[in-house]
Amino acid sequence: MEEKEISRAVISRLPRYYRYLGELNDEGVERISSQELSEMMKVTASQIRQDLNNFGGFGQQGYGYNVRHLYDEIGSILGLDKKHNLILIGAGNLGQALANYVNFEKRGFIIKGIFDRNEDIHGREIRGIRVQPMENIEQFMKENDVDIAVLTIPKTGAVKIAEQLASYGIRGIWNFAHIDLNLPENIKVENVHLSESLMKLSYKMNASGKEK
Amino acid sequence: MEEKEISRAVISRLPRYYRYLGELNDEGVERISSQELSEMMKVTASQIRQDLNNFGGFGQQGYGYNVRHLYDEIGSILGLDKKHNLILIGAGNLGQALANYVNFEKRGFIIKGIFDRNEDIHGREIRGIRVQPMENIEQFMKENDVDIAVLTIPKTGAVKIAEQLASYGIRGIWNFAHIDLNLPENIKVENVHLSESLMKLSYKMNASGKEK
DNA sequence: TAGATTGTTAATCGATTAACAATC
DNA sequence: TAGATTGTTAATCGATTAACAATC
Repeated sequence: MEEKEISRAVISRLPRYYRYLGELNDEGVERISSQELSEMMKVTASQIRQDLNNFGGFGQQGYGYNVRHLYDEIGSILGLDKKHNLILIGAGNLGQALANYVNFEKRGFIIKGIFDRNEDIHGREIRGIRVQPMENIEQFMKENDVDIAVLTIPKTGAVKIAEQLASYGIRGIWNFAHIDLNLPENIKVENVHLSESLMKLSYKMNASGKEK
Repeated sequence: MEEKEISRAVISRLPRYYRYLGELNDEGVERISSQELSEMMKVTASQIRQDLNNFGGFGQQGYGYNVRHLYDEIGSILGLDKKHNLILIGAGNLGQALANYVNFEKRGFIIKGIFDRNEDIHGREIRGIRVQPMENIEQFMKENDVDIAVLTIPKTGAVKIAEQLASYGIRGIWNFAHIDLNLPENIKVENVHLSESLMKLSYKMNASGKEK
């Protein structure tokens, strides 16, 4: 089933569409035109229609889009109609913050296991999940259907752990370590490089002062 | 001093150059060619040279780039040669995780104040900084030279707080709330929408299974 | 001077916007 | 049927890559 390659730019816009449609749906809005949505989201109506038509004709001429239907369709494109089992590697401050974040669970991302190399916190529970030693990951992955690993460990060691996870059959890595993981391309990686994000903010603040 | 507009794509690549150059510098590497760097970073040499030449000619024909010098130059473009004072709005799990993250401080991003609306944690200290009620923000900003607010509060209320911060004279907002802040454009906003990042990962995993 | 590699122009590629025929 | 708005083609704009003259 040969499919047209979807550009990265389109993909990064999908979650934002999803967010706006979810809010509209919560407000009880039933239909919306690309024009109205474009004003809310501050993008062009043309772009919205082009983006959506990468995946199919979800609208209806003369009517617009049914909010609920479009919301569900985008959800399914994003794979949110399926459950994802996660393991958390690294139970430091950030790892714990993510583990405690309930909204992921609402979207079907369920943390099944937590692992840390620090012995002192082994056995401790975070939202009912016991922190285990790193050595248990392999066995845990054999016994549980784990999709995604959330990497919240320092960059030292991250590459090695990622390679291990790959060899255990992980399908996706949500990488918070400040390093690039070069894995086979069947293993999907999404990076969250917080310090790079902060630098971008700093750039914008710095550059705008100098302009004109 | 009219300057050429730098594209968003270029800006998002700068921190990654900075990271690689920092590592090379730590390893004691003195010079590097765009060709060598391109192999490490898996981008084209042409793109590296184009990107850098937006800001000036940092290299030398026949030699390449001096690692240390280029590192410093990019740092200064990113505004990392200046100190930034931050306040943290929202001392939940994520806020605390960020407050405890020491690397920001190393780069000159220093948390000066922490605010939360939850009375129970007022007075508690995080890395030596006392959590204060939200009502104190205005006064605090008058008495301290605050550049950046880190917004780690639920999306409800985030827009209102952001507008208040704007009126108190904040220059930049690092926004972790799942909502778009529409502020005057002299106030720079950098969004970190974690759930959208996770959805992108989910998309990639979902889409790759279906292809071909 | 010869070799290497930049800085920069030109060519290509891809993404966004505009326009409009199709159709609900 | 008339009006509205999509889906899609064409035009434009911008970003990436290739090529090479400049120069260290």
